[in-house]
Order: sequence, then C-alpha cells, then structure tokens
Amino acid sequence: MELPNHAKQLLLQLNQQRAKGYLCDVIIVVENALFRAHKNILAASSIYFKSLILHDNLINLDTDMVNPSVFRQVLDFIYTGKLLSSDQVSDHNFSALLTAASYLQLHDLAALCRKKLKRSGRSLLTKPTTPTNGRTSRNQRLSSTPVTQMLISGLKDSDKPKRREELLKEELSEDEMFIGSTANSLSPSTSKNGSNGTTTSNNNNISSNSGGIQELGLDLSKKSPSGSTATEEVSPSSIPQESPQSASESTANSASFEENPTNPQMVGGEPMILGDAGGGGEESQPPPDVDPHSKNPPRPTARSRQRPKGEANKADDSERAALPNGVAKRLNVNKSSDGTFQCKEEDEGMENGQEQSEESGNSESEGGRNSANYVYRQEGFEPALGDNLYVCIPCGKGFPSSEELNAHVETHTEEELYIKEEEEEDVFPKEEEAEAEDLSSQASLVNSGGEARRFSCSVCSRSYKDPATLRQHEKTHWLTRPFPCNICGKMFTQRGTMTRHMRSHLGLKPFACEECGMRFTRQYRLTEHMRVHSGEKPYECQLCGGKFTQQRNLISHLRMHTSPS
DNA sequence: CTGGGGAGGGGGCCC
DNA sequence: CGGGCCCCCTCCCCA
Repeated sequence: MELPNHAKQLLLQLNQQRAKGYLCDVIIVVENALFRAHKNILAASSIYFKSLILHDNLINLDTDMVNPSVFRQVLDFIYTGKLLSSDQVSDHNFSALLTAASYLQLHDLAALCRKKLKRSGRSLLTKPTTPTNGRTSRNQRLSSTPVTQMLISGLKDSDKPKRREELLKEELSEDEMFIGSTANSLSPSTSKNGSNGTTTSNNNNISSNSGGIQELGLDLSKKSPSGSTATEEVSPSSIPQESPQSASESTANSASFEENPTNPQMVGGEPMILGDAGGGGEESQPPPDVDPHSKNPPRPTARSRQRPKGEANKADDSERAALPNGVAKRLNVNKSSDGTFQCKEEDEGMENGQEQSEESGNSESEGGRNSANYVYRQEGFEPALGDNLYVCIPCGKGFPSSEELNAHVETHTEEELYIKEEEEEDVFPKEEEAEAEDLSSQASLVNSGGEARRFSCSVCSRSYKDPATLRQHEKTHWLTRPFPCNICGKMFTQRGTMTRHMRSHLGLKPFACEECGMRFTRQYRLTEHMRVHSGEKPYECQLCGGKFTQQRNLISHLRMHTSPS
C-alpha cells in the first residue's frame, strides 16, 4: 500500500514552510542575498550541502560558482524537482545552472542542465561529470567540501589551493576539471575577501561577505583601530533595522526570492520535472564513498586548535554560555542541562542523518524551550494558532512572522507586562524577589554616589538618570525578548546585544592588535589584550598582593581566597 | 592529576 | 546605537 502523492505532498509542505521561514535552520549566503532553507532537505539533495551544514547554520557559497538568481532556481529545484521552462532559462542560464549544480553536487539538476544544453545543440563549456563514474566519485570527494577540507587539512593555508589544483590537474580528466576548478576558489583563505584568513570564522564556513551581512539588516562592521583589514571592507551603510527576521525576508525579496514557492515561477512553457520529486536525490545514487568529513567534521574543535592563533572556540563558547544568566535569575529559570545551543556539542559523536535532525531540532526549539520569557517560534503545532507560530506569551496571541510579533510586542505597554508579570507570581518567586531586591540595593549603592536619578524602575526600584535608560532597563523585565538572532534564533532584549551576537556568528573581528595581529570582536577585548603586551597589571589582590591584567581574573582569584577550601 | 593563572569569548546591561 | 564594564564559562598552560 502506498500513497501515490506522498512524496510530492511532503515536498510541497516543505516548500511552503521554506517560504515562511518556518523551521528553516540554515541560511545560505550567495553574494548579497540570503536564502533560508532546511538542513535536512539540503543534506538529502547534495553531499556537498550535507557536509557543509553539518555544523554550520550559515553557509557562504562561492560567488564564482553561483549567483543569487541561479541559486534561487537551484533552491526551487531542490524543493520542487522542477526547473524553470526553457523559455525562462536561456542556454547561458543553463550553463550557469550547470556550473552551480556541479559545484553543489546536485547531480540530477546537473544532468537536466546537460540534457537541456545538449538538446539545444550547444557545446558544453564545462563538461559534465558522470555520477556513475568511479573516478568522478573520487573527484567529488576531492571537491565535495572544499571549505571543510581546507579547514581540516594539514596543509599550510598558502599551499592548499595550489596543491589541490595540482592534485586535480594530475588526476582528473578534462571533464572532471570542471568540478575541480571550483575547488581552489572556495576556501575562505582564497576567496576574494579571504586574503586575511584571520577574519574567517573558525567554525562558520563563511568569510566576511559584506553583502550577506548587509542583507541580514545589520551593520556588523566596525572600524578597526589598527587600520586596513578585510573586515573593514564590510560596507558600513546602515540598513533600516527592522527585526532581523524581516530583514531576512526583505533579503529574500531583494534576491527575487520566491513569493509563491509552491508554484515556483512556472511562467509559461513546459517546466522540466524530475520523474520523482521525492526520490531523485542522493538516495538513488551509489553509496557515497565521499565525504570523509562527516566523521571528521569540518569544524575544528577547540582542542584541535592552537590558541595563540587567536581564534578561540567561539561557537563552542557561545553555545555553552548561551543561557542568559541575568534573565535566568530574574525569572527563576534554572540553567538546565538540556540548556541551549548544545547541538554542536552533541554533534560530535553522531552520524549525519540523526545529527542533522537533532541539530535542527535543538536550534529550532531553542526559543521555545530555553526559558519562559523567550517568545519565538513555538514548537509543536497548536491548532488554535494555525500558522501563527510566533506567540506572544503575555497575551497568547499568535503571529505568522517574528516581525509581526515584534510589532505586537511593542504595543504592549510596560504596565500591561508588569501586571501580567505580577499575576504570574510563580514566575517571580519569593527568593527571586529577595534576590532582585538585593540587586536593586546593590544598584542603589552604586547609584548613591552619582547625581540624582529621578527615573525609577517600578519593578526593581533601580533608578536612572534618563528615561531612555530606564526604558531600556525596564525591557529586561519583559517576558518577551524582541530581538531574535536570525541565525540561531536566540532572543535578546537589546538590539545592540543581538548585533554583537551576530558578529560572533559571522566571525567578524574588527579590532586588531597592532602588536600581534590578534583580532577581537570588541574594542574592550582589545584593550584588555593590549595589557598582555604592555605587561600592565592594574588589578591587585588586597589580600595577597597578586596582580592581574584582567579584572575577571582578579575576581576568580579572590574566589580562591574566599572559598572554603 | 590537579589547582591556579592567563586569556579568549559570550551575554547582560548601563551610560 | 555604540562603548564600556561586569560577570560568567571555558580552554590552555604550567607548576
């Protein structure tokens, strides 16, 4: 017994979800356009994607191999099994599609393109790879995850591209050169903005693609105090900042992303349709001998890296430190072991398929389960909400998109929210009140020295010099966090914090040390770091006279004095 | 092996 | 909105 349309329907649903961004767990950056998609779908479509998205939520594609409009077609094809009609796609476009398909290892799409080009009597500029060819599969292995390979390869950066090219030239026949030729342009260290390898994220396979960053609606650039860097090439043009979510959707628009993905621009002519929409992918192909990286993930682990290079395990840290402590305290949200952003940690020992689903599950459910005060993409379908998956916790209303939710959240007055908060007294139990009071008394201590602070918080009685600061502070009492990270979904109370957080996703380290070249995400870090070179140790322990370059180390040192042992 | 120090990184939050 | 600071987590190194 078999449902004839099952695969088709499933794909249709997924494509609709893609259009809404629902459960999308990966962003693909192509030049200045962002595309949201589902990891599982991409992984099922291409070995290349499979290895790329294993540990990354943000994929930067080589713009020499694919441009936004071509990638849009590629993505449409992945989700529908259909290509635009030949009326819509010129031979030139088919060549571009073939290039992209080969690069992305979408064999079915590549085959379609080749067929089309052959039919139109055009000699192929780039000869095809034959998926059934044994050599090709080795070839694919070589080129399947160029970025990954660069990252894990023992070769020196400078040697890698050359060596790869040599390998390919040595071993590949003419028709294989096509894929091979992609390889040397993919590494972050060799791509156009990758000349400064240090700006490349250590675990995001991206470089500082200014376009992509801009398209996130955020100006993540910073002026480095030390002069020219690749990072500075990021355009500082300020983008109207709506919610990142909306930014990403406007991105989609700007990239002519589908408005009606369920019927992806089937304007006239006969579309090329894969025989089986659901089964045409990798499933039908010989077992991949490719992708040795799936077991040696592309992401260098913290331990495998040398600290002195200056690239600490950013994402690991962010994943571990993701729980906002302040909020956890205030709202009595325990730091649970299932915590946040642990997907990558869990990944380490898992096999691909399982891993991907687990990972996306984790990251996706992040907003929902992380803590009570996070309102974002409620997991599980609530029938009453229908497609309104973005739920405002205080009032329970659902919205179809995060920006609508955000707009709605703004309409809640602080008073409403506080009333709501008080009603939910269990959210703020007695101990927490005590703690809050404690904090506020600390605050008043701090405040007491300064000038008059006329603006007091009605919740915790902290006071501030100006109403804007008070308002900012009051947001910390809200049950909602209006600023979601477009990449991992983590929510923030302040846009600036979210922007800063995004920088870490994107590997932007605008602040460079003139002495050693080490780069930092924040000016303050650089300032701290400079003490390493100057030998300055401004923090002194009053108990033992020990001196420290960083205050935090003095603090942890003091703990050593005060701890019972 | 362990504890302490140094240092990188993240989030919260006030200015 | 960015800067600066605080606090926390974590890793690495070394005695």
